[in-house]
Amino acid sequence: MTTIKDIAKAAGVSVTTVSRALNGYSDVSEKTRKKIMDIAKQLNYSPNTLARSLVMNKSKTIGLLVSGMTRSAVKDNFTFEVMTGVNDYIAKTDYDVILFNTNSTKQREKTYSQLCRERRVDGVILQGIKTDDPYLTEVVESDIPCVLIDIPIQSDRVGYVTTDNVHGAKKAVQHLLELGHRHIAMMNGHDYAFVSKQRLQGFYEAMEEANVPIQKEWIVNGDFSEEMAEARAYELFMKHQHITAIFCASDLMALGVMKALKQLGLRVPEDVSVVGYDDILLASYVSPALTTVAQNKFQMGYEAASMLIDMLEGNEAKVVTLRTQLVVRESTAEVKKG
Amino acid sequence: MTTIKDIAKAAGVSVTTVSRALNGYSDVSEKTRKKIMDIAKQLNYSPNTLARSLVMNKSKTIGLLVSGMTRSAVKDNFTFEVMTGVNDYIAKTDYDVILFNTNSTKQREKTYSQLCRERRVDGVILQGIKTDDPYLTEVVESDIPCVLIDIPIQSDRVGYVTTDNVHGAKKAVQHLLELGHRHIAMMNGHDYAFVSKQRLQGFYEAMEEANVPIQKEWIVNGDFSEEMAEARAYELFMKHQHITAIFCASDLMALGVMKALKQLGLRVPEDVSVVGYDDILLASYVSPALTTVAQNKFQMGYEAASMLIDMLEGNEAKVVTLRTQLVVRESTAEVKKG
DNA sequence: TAGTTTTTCCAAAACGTTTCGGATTTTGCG
DNA sequence: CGCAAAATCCGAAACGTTTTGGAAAAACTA
Repeated sequence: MTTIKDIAKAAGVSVTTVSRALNGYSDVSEKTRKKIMDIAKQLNYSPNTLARSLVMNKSKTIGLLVSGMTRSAVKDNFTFEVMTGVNDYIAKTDYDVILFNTNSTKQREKTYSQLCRERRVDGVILQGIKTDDPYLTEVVESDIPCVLIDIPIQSDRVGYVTTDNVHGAKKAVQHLLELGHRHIAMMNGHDYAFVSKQRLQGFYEAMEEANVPIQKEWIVNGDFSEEMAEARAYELFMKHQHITAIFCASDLMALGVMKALKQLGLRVPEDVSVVGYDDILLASYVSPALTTVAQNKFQMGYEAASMLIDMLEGNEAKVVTLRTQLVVRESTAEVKKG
Repeated sequence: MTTIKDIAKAAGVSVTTVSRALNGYSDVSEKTRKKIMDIAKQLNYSPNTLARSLVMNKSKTIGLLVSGMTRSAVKDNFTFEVMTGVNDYIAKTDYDVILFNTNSTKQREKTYSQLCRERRVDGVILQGIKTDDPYLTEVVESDIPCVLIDIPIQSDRVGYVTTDNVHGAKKAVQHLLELGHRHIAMMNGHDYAFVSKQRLQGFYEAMEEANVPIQKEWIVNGDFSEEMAEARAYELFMKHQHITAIFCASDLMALGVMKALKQLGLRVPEDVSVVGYDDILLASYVSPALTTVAQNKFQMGYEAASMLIDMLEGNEAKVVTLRTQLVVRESTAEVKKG
């Protein structure tokens, strides 16, 4: 592999000059620059980023730390779309992204900052991490620039991008209320997700503003899992036959809920209205098509990457909140009379 | 950031000894090893992989070069599942994966080997690349270990993993033949994909073995795109009303075909049987559910990663061919009598 | 005890870059 | 022409590791 030294020798100049020529410094004459460039091309030279990173103390690499890359999470395009957004922005810069994964054995062995420091990443994007994850406290303490997705933590080194979860959930529930529903349940995620808390708040706000009493036992956790949601929904609708509508904190759970309803012989939307959250790919393909709160996952990734690069260039950490949109499809209908 | 030198100073030994202690060499006494380990932990040391990679001439990094990370390709879980498989295997090793993307502006600027050499990746996995991609010739010429997905090129430095495309396609067509279909069309991908050629061959073999004449004008290319397939199918079924079944080289195209059929007032499977290829997530969710040839995309990625790491450890490049499986759902039925 | 082996340690070179400080050459100007 | 200024170049140090080839110390052996 040809190095800067080879070029220097071939061109009869010093390595300093080669380096400065290649990097476009002004203190090298056009003639020698041309010669160096030619030789570099001819020798098929490519710079060694390792060496460069070592001396410059920046790797031009960002870490992408996601949790949703498991075999079982394939139904959930969320992670992939976010990744695509990140990748899309990064592709336009001179950074590369290196993929870390939580929930691997590696995580147990290495701490967050170890991971990052070993690879000398310049910054990190974190997605899908739970609020009780040991990594999270490290993020705040660490001095590595970082942007979080859907986790509202901020400092001068960490920013985040999220969506207006409270408002999104509120719109969903208001939609059900407008359809005449008064017996509304909620399938939430789990206690270790900020979005769960926020969506629950949206649920409360909508109900309270409409003066509809809230039944606490109608609010259950499905752990953001299709299977868990199905089981919980089965119990729920078995016990409480008054419920005419349910708001789910994720589309995946909504699918589980619909399965449970089918098993119980309840029709969607005739007997029970279902609304989801996320607008995953499947939402528009299942039957009946799922009414849901759409969030632009691609853009979340894109904005996160954009913010991180901004931060690496000296700007300060920000907060970006994207709008959600209620997409009404076929899984919600007016409440039955009587 | 604490370095090996800091530890050496604190422990009153040389950097050599620290290095050898940390890396488990035998020529350092247990007493000093213990002392060094303690100090390392206390100083919160993590090794600088950049420096290590530089001197060891290996980065413990593999490149993952995929093409399907675009905003529009989100429907196609193929890429994501392959990536998940790769990630899953790599997570068990001490390698990390760095994400490159083709079809970016970067590709036009940098050649394949430039990309790889700059980041000094130890090996590469390539997915979704066309046969006329300039990168491909480079792969063969380059001396970087590499495993290709669905591209049958092999040398001592490059292996590949694929599925039995000929046989898979054959099974799909035989399924149609067994249902009594004789007027069978095919929606192929494009001429720059090996799988297209192989699936076409499977189509031919099945038809010829059954002594069913092949209508060349019933074989069209949909470019692996839903929209393109829809347009082509519209023309096709408009012109040739004899066709009772169509085999599609991808599920995404099958979706497009089904849209076209709907537009034309043709029912699936009553009027026309449709079979796809891939078994993407949507296949089982669309209505009617798609009969298709399933390939284990996760495993493809997993095997690819496994082979690459094997190669990096001195073993030679291999060829892995995974089995496919015909999944009969609702989009195929017996041909209408009369 | 003296010699030999084994154990434990270390100095220095190397990896491929960037950059600091200064040296050399060329140019401009009166 | 002579001198100052500008343009062009370079040596050497630095980044944080690993590794080579021995040296020093400790342990064993006869």
